[in-house]
Amino acid sequence: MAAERISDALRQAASEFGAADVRFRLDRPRDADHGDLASNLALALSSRLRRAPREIAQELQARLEGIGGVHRIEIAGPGFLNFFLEESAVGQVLHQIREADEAYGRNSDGGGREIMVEFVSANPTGPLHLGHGRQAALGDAIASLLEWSAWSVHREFYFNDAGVQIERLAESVRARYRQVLGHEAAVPDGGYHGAYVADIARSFHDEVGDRYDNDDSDAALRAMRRHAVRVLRAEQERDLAAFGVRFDEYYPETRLYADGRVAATIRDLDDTGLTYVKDGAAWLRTTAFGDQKDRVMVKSDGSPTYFLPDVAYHMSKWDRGFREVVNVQGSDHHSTVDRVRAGLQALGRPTGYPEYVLHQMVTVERGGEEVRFSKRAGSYTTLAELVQEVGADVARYFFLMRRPEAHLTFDLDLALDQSDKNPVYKVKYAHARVCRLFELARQRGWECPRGADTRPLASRMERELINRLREFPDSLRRAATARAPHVVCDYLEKTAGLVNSWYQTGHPTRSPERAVLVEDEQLRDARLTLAGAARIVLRNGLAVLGIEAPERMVRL
RNA sequence: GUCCCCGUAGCUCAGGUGGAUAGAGCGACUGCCUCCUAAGCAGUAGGCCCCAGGUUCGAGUCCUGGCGGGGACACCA
Repeated sequence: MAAERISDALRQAASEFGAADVRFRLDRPRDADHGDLASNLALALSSRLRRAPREIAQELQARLEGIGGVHRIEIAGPGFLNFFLEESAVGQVLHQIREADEAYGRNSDGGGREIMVEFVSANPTGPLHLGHGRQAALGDAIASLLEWSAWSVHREFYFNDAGVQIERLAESVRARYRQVLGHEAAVPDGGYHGAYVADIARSFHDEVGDRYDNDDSDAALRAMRRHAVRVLRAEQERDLAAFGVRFDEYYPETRLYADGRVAATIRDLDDTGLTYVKDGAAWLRTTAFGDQKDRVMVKSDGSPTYFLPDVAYHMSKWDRGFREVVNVQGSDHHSTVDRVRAGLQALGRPTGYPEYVLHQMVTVERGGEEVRFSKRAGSYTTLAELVQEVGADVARYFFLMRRPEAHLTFDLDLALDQSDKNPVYKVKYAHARVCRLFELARQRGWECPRGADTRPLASRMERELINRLREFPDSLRRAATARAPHVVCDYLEKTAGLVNSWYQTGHPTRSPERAVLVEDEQLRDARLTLAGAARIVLRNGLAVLGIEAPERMVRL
């Protein structure tokens, strides 16, 4: 189609200027007066060739004469080339969209290669909180974007079912269990105080009765630990399922010990000669790989720090064949990035493995006031409570609409609002409206034939909308490459805004001649073709984000 | 003290590899239902893009140094 022909011709011209590798853009200009497509090639060449950009632009313009589908080329501003397409070429993309349908927006960048996205990875020590929610939404959307870019994606959840935190959980459950049995007992310092711990103690009591009354043994504590982890993991999976997030694999930390990976990692690290003993602990010289300080692998009491199984875990990712790994984590983990990579580099893995997406904190506001506490968890708001209150789709969208590295304020009033103030409803509503047009058309016995003549779509707004729909695949590719789902949100909101404007210009009381469902068959078919393409783009965009695109919305 | 992230309209935030006149939503104000769903649309007002240097034909964007906010700097995970 025209855009590709122009792109090829520009590339060809660049190489004739002796700059085949020059980087330039060919995209939809912000202002529709600047044509359907614009390129900065002349500007990009000017610094290379040390010549005035407008002069280069004139030579380019001459060379680009006669490309099929291009009506005219203008030189504008400092030296932009603005391309105005033939009417028929503009609308052609609408037919391509309809043809591709559910596949519109996909690209083949990944070439079927494997990639792992690890996310959530909550400790089984309590219900999922909002940070986990953001991570679940982000990780799932990034995974989905990668799938749309032809990657074969493995979604993984790593859970730390070993270590100090789990012991504290078990001890907290023991204290609550004793209380159930009518004894005096206090949750230990550093223990877990949320109401859920008491729930777990009660369900434990339901299973075992008073079998562990006055029992301080390790066996008793182990039984409580097993029970607590099982219950909490089940709860986390339920919450994630309610949020619409599924994993291909849950990888437990204990497996790393059971299958000898941790021990093997210690041996392998020792073999590198980068380890040493100080103060009775075993250290790794991670500073050799850019870490700020060396790290302890094995504590003086003989137990490994978190660092060691983490290295072992990432070695398992490599050994399972994943050469591309994206870890989605809270930015409070940022200090682990350097040390884990350092450990992996010590073992010969490449620099920058794995890749990290670190997101900032989430806070919740209602009525302009921060909401902090939850009955269930004690000190934080849980994901389940949020999903319960605003629904999975709204929660997902809100988690995704900001860049990961920006702090997120979750405005509950806005999330609960059911009008265009709420971006989720705005996008969904635009989709539902377009669907409604097709429903009404069917009722009147009107079909929209394939390959309808799109030349009647000549208004400025229609052209702008078409060019925006043309951009969708590029927008998804950019989002996938940058691991940035908010790019999709931004795209959808703007597209929905345009769809709504376009729809409204055909308001029956003001300008019925601009409605979609007009008597004139040629006009109607052209407009239905545009509406159909918009429907596909909105639906696919929401699908990437894991959000439903309703065909009708019921007013409340 | 060191490291990471952020600083753009009154508020919440977008701004692709540096490119044309800086963009949305909310809030404020003004219009528009004889209905393809007004859950909407059109319009108006609102900007030293934190500051100071630098690179460049061109900087919100890149570099350096400040200032302000958040986070991380355990033999916790």
